[in-house]
Amino acid sequence: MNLAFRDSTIDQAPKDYLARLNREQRAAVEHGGGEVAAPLLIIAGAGSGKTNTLAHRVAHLIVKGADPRRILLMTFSRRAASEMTKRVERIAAEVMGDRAAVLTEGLTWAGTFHAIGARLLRDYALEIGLDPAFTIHDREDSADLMNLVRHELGLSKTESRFPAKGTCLAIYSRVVNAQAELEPVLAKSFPWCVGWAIELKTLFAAYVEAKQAQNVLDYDDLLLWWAQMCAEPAIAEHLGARFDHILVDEYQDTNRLQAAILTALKPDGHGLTVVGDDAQSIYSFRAAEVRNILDFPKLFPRPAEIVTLDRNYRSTDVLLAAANAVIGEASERFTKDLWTERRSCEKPRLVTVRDEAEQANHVCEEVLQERERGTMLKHQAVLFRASHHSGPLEIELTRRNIPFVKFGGLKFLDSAHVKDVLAALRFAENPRDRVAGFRVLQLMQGVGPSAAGAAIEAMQQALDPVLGLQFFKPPARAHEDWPGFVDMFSGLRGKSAWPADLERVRLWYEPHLDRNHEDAVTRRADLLTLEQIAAGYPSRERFLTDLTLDPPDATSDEAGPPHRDEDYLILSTIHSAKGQEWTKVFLLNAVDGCIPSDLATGEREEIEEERRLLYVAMTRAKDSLQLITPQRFFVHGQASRGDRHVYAQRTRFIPDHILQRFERTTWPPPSAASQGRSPQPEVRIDMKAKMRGMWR
DNA sequence: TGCAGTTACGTTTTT
DNA sequence: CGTAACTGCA
Repeated sequence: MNLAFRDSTIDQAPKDYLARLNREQRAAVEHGGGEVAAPLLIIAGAGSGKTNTLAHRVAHLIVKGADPRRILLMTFSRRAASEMTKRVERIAAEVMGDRAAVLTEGLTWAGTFHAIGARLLRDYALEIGLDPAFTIHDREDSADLMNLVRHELGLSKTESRFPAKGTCLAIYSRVVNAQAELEPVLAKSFPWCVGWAIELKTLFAAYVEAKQAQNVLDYDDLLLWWAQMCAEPAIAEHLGARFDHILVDEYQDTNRLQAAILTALKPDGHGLTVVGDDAQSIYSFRAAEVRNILDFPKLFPRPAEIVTLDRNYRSTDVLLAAANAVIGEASERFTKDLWTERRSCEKPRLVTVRDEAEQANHVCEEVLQERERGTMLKHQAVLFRASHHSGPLEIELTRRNIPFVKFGGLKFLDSAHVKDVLAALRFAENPRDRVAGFRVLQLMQGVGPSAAGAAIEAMQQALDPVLGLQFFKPPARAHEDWPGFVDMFSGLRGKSAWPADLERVRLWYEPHLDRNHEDAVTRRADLLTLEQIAAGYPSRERFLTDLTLDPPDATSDEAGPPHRDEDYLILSTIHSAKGQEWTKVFLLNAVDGCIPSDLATGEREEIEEERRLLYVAMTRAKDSLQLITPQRFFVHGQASRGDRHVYAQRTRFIPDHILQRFERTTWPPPSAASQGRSPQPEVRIDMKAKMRGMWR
């Protein structure tokens, strides 16, 4: 929520919902006057009321008579989608009263590109030769299938080590999403794999065949099939005609496939609105294409209209000055500086601490102090470049009993026991899904890869998978567990009862859980949580699809999603912090080697993206910002050289000549630090080189 | 074949 | 440290 919104609602009559917008926001909202109009590009800087503007535009369209069922709203995450629809509902309700509720309920086509793609593909499955019962593989499932294929091709026993499954998948994914050739992708993004081009090609071909044989789609397929489906003019036309208005958020982070889909749906751009900010483009690693947004205006016969929102309602002027200075160092810039009317004299702080442990201590102290001053934990966030950077802090928070929720790390659904249960459901939904089958079958004692493979084979040969399973002769050691599984499976294949199916799986699974895991008790609790989540979905299919595409994206120190009324500190990767804001923000490890990540050193473009990442992090803060620079890092465990310390320097994105935008402090204050501790060594070591050296 | 224990080695960010 | 490949034993 921004200030313009709050300030002006006080005295305005509800009907004046446009009056609380500034001139540019209003122009964006009223573009086309509610009609299907020429394409519109909104360049919306950080904190410029982007979500609010987009929500107003959607509400405005509805108020002016657009059919909400014919509005397609694509956002970057599920969270963004539900936030958006909530706001649309509220705005429409202000204007139209009760009548609005009926209308906004029709706004069902709101979600991520991937989720919308999945729905449309099921709709058109028969036309494009796809079995509508397809299941969707998440990243890990995809990697597992890649691994299976990799073994079958004998690529696991090569003399020098073949790229790991995850790497193979990343390469494949990039080729698909960037719509590029393999060789240049390898050279540019995976230089250590260039020697494997031929093998990778055969691997990918086999991977695609395996997916088709098993009736599964991976994330990339949802876009790829959608785009391919649109290449057929008849379908593209039919599909495009389903929607009068298409609005896309975070357009700077879309890739070439997504752009191709949009132009196929709306070749002349009419009814199309895209919103984004090239200064916040941070997803090129997954083939996002800044050019999408830069080239958008001239994409259509009638060029898009451009509206720029550069007034920031979020941050104070001093914070913005620092952020502008950081992005001002960029070698290429397209957007103007942001401006604000919020005055403050609290500059962002650059805090030097001794090491990561002190960093964790410092953050805890500051967070608690801020809490005393009345800022809830929820309104404070700790951001970091890589998920593992928050490790020491998480330990310290736990030790001090400070509740927190982490975004962007390991997810609830990634835990083995949850995946086991989901695999059972998926296997029932789609018995051709080998990854799911492999996983479930091997949970039983005495069933390993070969028995699991044979069972799946038997199920496929039979007329009905259940029959195949019943007649399959399991290995002797599995005799005890087998009947229970057959029973459960055939139950699931019968008439699906939701969410009773999940309970059935859990009851079957619990003995295996107890046998395989020490901490079965806490894991059982997770499964009950899962059952509660499941109750919110209308069917097994929707549950599986939605959960795979929009997983609940937070983990906390306690199992399961936290209760809404609790107060907790936010921990988040910078990537996952996109679009969010907090009163006070801390950034961990503002040092070279972390930002920029020493892995992103090579290309200039990569460095530029890291700079934008710092910019995104800084512009999340409303009132107060601290960038923390530990001087010393503990590098553990590399067998070659053992544990040792490595010294770090302030991030290169804050060079000396913009230092005056920051206030520099050390913690603990020098007086306390000097008692009993030896003075800092004078040496300065190139941490980047050290980190690279770890791998040599 | 399945499983437990051992060794070698490794590229961040996510729909 | 975590994961993947490999060894030796039931």
